[in-house]
Amino acid sequence: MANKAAPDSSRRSERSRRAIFDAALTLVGEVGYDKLTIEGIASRAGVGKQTIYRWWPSKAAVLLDAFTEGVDEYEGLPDTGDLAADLKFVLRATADEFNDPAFQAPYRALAAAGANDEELSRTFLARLMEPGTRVYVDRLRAAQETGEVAADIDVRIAVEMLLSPFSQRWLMRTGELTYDFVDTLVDQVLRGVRPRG
Amino acid sequence: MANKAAPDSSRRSERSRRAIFDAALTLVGEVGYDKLTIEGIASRAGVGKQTIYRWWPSKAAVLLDAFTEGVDEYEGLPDTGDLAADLKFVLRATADEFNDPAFQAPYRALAAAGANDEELSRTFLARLMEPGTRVYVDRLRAAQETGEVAADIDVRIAVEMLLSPFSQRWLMRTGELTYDFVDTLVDQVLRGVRPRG
Amino acid sequence: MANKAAPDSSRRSERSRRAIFDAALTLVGEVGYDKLTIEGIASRAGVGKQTIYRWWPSKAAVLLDAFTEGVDEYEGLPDTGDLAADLKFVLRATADEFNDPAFQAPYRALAAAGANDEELSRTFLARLMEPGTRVYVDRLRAAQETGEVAADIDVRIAVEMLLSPFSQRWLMRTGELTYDFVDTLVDQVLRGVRPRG
Amino acid sequence: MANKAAPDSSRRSERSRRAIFDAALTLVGEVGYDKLTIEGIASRAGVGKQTIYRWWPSKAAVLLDAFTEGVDEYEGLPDTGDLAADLKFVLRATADEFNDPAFQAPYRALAAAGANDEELSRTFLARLMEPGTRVYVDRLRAAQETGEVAADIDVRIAVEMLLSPFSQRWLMRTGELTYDFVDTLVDQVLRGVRPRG
DNA sequence: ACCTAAACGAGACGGTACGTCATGTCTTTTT
DNA sequence: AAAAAGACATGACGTACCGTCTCGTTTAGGT
Repeated sequence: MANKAAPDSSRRSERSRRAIFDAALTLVGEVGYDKLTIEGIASRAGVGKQTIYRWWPSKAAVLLDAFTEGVDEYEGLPDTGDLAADLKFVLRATADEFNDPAFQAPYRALAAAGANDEELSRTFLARLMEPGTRVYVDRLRAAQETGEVAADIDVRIAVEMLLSPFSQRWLMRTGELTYDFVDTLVDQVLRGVRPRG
Repeated sequence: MANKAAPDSSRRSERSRRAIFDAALTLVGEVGYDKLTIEGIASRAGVGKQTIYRWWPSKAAVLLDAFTEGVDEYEGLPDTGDLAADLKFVLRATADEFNDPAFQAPYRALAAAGANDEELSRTFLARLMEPGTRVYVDRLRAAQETGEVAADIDVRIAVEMLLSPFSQRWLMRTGELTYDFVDTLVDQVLRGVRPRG
Repeated sequence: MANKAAPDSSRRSERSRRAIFDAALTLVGEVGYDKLTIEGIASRAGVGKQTIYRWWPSKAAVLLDAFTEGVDEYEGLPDTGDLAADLKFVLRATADEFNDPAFQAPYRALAAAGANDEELSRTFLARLMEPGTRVYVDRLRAAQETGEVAADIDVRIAVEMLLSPFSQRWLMRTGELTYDFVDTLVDQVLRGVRPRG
Repeated sequence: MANKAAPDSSRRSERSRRAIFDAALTLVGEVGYDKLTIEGIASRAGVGKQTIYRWWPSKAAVLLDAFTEGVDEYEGLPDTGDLAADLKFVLRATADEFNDPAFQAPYRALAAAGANDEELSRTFLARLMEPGTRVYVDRLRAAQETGEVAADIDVRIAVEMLLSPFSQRWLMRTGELTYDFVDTLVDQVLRGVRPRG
């Protein structure tokens, strides 16, 4: 993703843009989302407030862009032929990522802000969640064709059964994201998804 | 729940307490959580600001109490012997509830506030989510004893496979909460949970 | 004048009011009227901006009150029987006052602000200029009765002939306010005002 | 005056210069001096801000030039032999001019700005006030030679006795500039200035 | 007729101050 | 003693201008 997010104007200062992103991400980690202020970002970035207001409508939008900037293109899931192993491998890696404190503050803040702001939510989903989800859908559909997954399964919902418990635990702090949890989750989901017989 | 939230002090004005709850719930619907203010609540309720600060530490706490006040005791799930039917029945009812606009604003606001505030999150979970979750866990455990559910299933995770996709869709607006969705979800979860044979 | 300017409200903080006046007068001397800011006054006075905005509509109004607070009741002119001597005595004293740097900044600022703000101008005139003018008018009228001043003289205009050149020199910096100037001015005005014959 | 204010550079755009003057004079009438902004002038004139900053140091300077541009060369006072008549004639004309609304806003603004800005004040006096004053001084001196005015009169101060009450009334709004006022003023000043007999 | 350097329009930039709003604390008066 | 009312110091909001600084684009002269 990112790095093609060309400035909206040829006049725009790339230097300021970067400084704002850095400041926003640093500050959200230091003081939390609620105490993150546009003034704080501006002053930390050595930038006039207007420069932020000129290009973003809200602190959430700044944070979203800042966060997006740092996220790499999503690659497809591995396909070793062993569906369970593939899913466990990727979900374990994702668990590691979500357990990284530097990642938590901005992502959690954005998810929460999205709950109250439908517009922001749409962008958040389209830019961060949807691409992440699609690779799972694709992998399961592939598995459906090889017969690893039953034909009458609703793949989208199967993916939700896999990813939502994961996201929910993390977002609402209802549980730890351990490898054990991930493995059991994958196993129980696949159990319901495999062809019977 | 509710109705045991006795005044903390005999001196406390019940009338003010109700007025504050009413104002908070009305306002969160009207202006949204971010623009909900203590001053606004106080003035709408015809109450001094101090009366709010005296009894609650934050607007989130007010809202949580206000919301809790209106929620009824959770009853156990029905047990007709048909697990799928029981789950679909209750989840459909819950979908109706979550689709009610009056319910959405405060609940969504609390869920989001919880994401950024660990302390609030704990209360939110303990007061609203945990009781709701437990009845499912209980019902599945009962089913495990009758053999409807395999013995080696992690019931807690099974419940998450059922409820998280539901919550997630609603909270993040990733999809509609239709009866179709609920039914398919229940079916696919149970498929993975039933004893093999 | 002043010292009866009771707080507009029993709740009002006298301490803040004084601090604001002190800060305003000090600052207008230090940085000049144009660079005098509400924010600067508030911060120097150790007071919230709102406390200023609550009680005054503009920095000019603050300054006017601050200045007024320090000005004493105007007393009548002396009447030694020698009109010229009396006028010279008082005008010389006034010249000294107007040559005092601490007095200049706020007074000049107010006079200038009044030129562009009709509302402010009215208060400025009523509170500061009119009382100062009246004592001259009274003295001349008294002189008219003793026959020192001709009966057909327009006393108001005579006073303007005396005071306006004085004010104008000072305000527009068109000349110095020396004792010589004052004496000559009094002499030439009285020459035109005395009964002929 | 005017029409010799040649462009400082041959490259300079006459068109922009005029547009800036027009905009400045129009705007000062519309919004007043305090709310007159460089940005506003530039945008109204269809000109870049830099074009203003390139040629003038402040909005006061722009306004002063704009105003000066429209003022004609001062001519000497008429000398019909009747000093009182000559003075009344010219002062009445000046009263008409000062009562013209289009004239008031910029002139008042400049006078006020001059009170707080010594540098500006000097230019304002030299360009607008001094030439206006000199013609009166000249006329009175001529009268002194013909014996219409006593030899021991300080002519400069006599002129101030004539013009300052006039300016002061207008600038501070302490009175109307009527023909009656002008006539009485001239009469009372001349009374004090004529040789005694 | 071309070339070049200035002046130009546009407008982004780092700042300062604006006037408003809400915070959480406090004091005064009423119930 | 709790409550309504509301002043207070604090601090962020989002806006308006400041004066400086590039950007292309006219537009005069000088060649």
